[in-house]
Amino acid sequence: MPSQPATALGGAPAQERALRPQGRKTMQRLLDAGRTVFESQGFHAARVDDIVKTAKTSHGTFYLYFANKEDLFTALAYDAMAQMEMLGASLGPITPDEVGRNALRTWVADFVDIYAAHGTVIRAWTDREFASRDLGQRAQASLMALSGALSRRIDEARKVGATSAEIEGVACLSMLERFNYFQQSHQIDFDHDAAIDVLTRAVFEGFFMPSKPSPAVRRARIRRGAGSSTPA
Amino acid sequence: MPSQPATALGGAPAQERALRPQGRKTMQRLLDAGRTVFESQGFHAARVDDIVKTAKTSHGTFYLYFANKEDLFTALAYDAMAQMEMLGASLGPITPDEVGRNALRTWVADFVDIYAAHGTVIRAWTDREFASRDLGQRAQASLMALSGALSRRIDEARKVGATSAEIEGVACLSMLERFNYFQQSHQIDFDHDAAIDVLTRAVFEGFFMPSKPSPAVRRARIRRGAGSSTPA
Amino acid sequence: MPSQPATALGGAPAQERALRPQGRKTMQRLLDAGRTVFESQGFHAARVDDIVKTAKTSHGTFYLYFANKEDLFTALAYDAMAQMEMLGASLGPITPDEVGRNALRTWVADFVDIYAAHGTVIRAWTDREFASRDLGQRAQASLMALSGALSRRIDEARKVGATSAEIEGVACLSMLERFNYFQQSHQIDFDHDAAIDVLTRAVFEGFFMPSKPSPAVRRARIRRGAGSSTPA
Amino acid sequence: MPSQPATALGGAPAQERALRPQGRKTMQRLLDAGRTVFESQGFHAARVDDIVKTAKTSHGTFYLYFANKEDLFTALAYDAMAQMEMLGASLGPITPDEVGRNALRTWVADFVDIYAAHGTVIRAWTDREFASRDLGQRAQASLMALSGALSRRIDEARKVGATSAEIEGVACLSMLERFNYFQQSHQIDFDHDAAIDVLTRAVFEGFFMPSKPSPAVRRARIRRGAGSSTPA
DNA sequence: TATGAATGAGTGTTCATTCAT
DNA sequence: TATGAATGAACACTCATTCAT
Repeated sequence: MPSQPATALGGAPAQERALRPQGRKTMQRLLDAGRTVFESQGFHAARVDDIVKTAKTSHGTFYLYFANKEDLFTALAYDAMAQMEMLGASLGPITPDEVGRNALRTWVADFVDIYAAHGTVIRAWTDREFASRDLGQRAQASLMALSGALSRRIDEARKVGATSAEIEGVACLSMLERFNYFQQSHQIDFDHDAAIDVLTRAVFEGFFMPSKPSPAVRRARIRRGAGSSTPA
Repeated sequence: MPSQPATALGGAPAQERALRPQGRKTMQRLLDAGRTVFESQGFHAARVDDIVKTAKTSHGTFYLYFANKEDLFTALAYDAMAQMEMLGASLGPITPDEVGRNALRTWVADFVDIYAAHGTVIRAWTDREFASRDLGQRAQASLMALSGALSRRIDEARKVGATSAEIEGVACLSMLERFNYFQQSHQIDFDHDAAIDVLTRAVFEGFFMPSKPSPAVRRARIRRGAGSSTPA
Repeated sequence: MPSQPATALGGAPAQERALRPQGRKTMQRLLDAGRTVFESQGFHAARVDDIVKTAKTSHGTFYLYFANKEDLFTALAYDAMAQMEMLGASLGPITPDEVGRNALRTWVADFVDIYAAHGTVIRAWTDREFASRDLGQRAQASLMALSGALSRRIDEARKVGATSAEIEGVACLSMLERFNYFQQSHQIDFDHDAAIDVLTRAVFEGFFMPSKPSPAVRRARIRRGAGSSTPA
Repeated sequence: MPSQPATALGGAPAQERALRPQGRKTMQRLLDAGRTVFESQGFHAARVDDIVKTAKTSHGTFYLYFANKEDLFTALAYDAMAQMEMLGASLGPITPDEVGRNALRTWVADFVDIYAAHGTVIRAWTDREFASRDLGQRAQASLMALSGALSRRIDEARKVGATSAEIEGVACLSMLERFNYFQQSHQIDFDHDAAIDVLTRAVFEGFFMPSKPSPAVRRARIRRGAGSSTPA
């Protein structure tokens, strides 16, 4: 469940033409430059001029491959969405034991990797600005695919019912997304593995384990020889 | 732990002058208009022209009270920050029992209310764009104050050590912030109370309760008459 | 039936605002500048920059009063159309005698004056480029209003039937329009009065007088004491 | 007196080289494509890209045969000019009788045919834009050749004097040119033969017949047994 | 001879900010 | 204190023309 961007699809103008090796290379340079520039400036502040300079090419060439700035962004975004959806599909059942915890940790680590590669784009597409446009719609669908995958596994593990599971899926995804955003934007700077450990634990305990009775309650139950519990 | 923007500080130009009642009123109209417009358009897409029209005043007047667009935004932001910091201060100890859970629920509900009132601003100030500027610095400080408060209470409850607690505080805040963002931007639309229940549960179980042994382990322990937990 | 532009209406953005005297003046400067520049460069070659410099104002100001280059052009065009339509309305019956000929001459002279004032715009709006747009539609309507007026008077004078009259109206207008265009574009340079005389004569003899029998025929007829004739 | 572009001269780059059959074919494809595209878009709106696509060839190839867009246009224009000049030469004396009228009708029909084939080009070259350049000069010369031919025949028929004849020639040509333009640009859509009839009549009566006395005058003259006419 | 790719000067337009009244 | 008008730097995008293969 790895990460490298691999397969950005390219913008509308380019799709209409057959690309020769040279063209393909230029387009890739532009995509890479776009990623770099969007990363450091954000979508708005990014100037086509910056992208073009980074890609060591010209303005005209840019518009040979992409209809406009948003088109390049969209190309990068679709890549990220594909990764997101694959990530969702790759989430297996999380059992409430060490096996489940380990599986979850691996999955969380994948999330962190993908976010490292596509975070810029992911952050931007949730902007109010894109909400109306096609991109925003598809982006949301991608996110919902991911939270949906989480919801299903949560419900599987704890039988909380569809509605509750849905909310929990979003809450879980929220934590993962935002934490990585803070990390990536260097507003915080935690150790990579420690962060994964914490996230894993929080997700595991917060979403995949049945609710624990509070200690006092537990003590009483043990005395009586009781089992487990599941409140809302 | 409510919300109304009690104390907007006003832009530089205004601060240098003593405001008479009429001026005060105009300024308030501009602040309100700013909130409205930033809310519906976001900081970038918001035009000074929109704000001015909404406030039923003129461009010239705008710059009588605020040094520039960002200055008005900053005024709104400082309001939100104050609320955030107060919210942090209001978080008491969360004990691992029903009392703690209820206290937490109340606090989460406060968070939701404050986010409803200041979300737009909160969302925007985490933008990469502001990172460098003064506003960004202070905004981050506010956020860290909040996550710091969480960290302290988490460490208090589970003794996980400073570093781990810090990470957990951020993770917890991430979940709260992003979930509310999704909710507010209408990308999702869950029932208000159900959402608070879920968030409370996730925070409580995920951060304030000691780790549970997985069922199998637990059974063994119970037989032996064993006690506590296994942190990350 | 005179000419001076008098009343250009101004573009969309300006119509939405109440204009104070100063604004009104600036707008008029822009309209005048537009006329001047379109005159010497044509619509395409005309640069907004040229107009703005001619009007001694700034780019920003231009877009305060007009949505874009075409909008300014349209404002000028509507003025010209109004003149055209008024000219059409002012064409009285042309009797096949000296009275009619004199009335026609006056009218032709009016046409020449109006063309001198609005020719640039008139020329441009028949461009294929505008055909599709709203402007083109309205422009054509104006032209047709004028040729329609001619048609009616022609039919009145010679009873040629609606279809034929319609064609003749267009033919007549064609001659007037194009002749003046050549004159104005300095591709030719004839004496003003001589030109009016020729045009008047051609229109009068070509469209408003009953067909003459050729001399040979006429001689025969006179001998027999005959009257007039009307072939196709 | 028909039309096909017999002798397109070819652009500068091509003129310097001897063209082999394949090259000749490619060049013809480009000329045809140019005509088509200029026809539907006009000179300005026509994109080299459109021409190239229509000709199913490439940008590079275009500039192998033509120095630039105007060069291709010029090639087409010279063709049209040749036709115009031939048309002028083909205008025989127009006698003020049925014979003359019939000869004129044939000639007008030729004009209509030629305009149908070359109208786009003819329209464009009168644009202010070309006025200065070489093309504009030569185009005007062509037009003047045609109007000159008309002038001579008019003077021949009515002895109006050189100056007046010159003006009349231009007026006559104006009518023919513009009427056909309106027709071709689909701003009007008259029956082909009816249009030719009307044009013929207008030209014949308006330019080639001696002025008719108005009915009243005529009646008086006939009584006295009088003869001819009274020019402007 | 042919082609797809590259170029970059040129243009229309926006909008935060300043000015004059 | 208020306002409409003015400004111009900044930016996205186009397209005729040239280049490398």
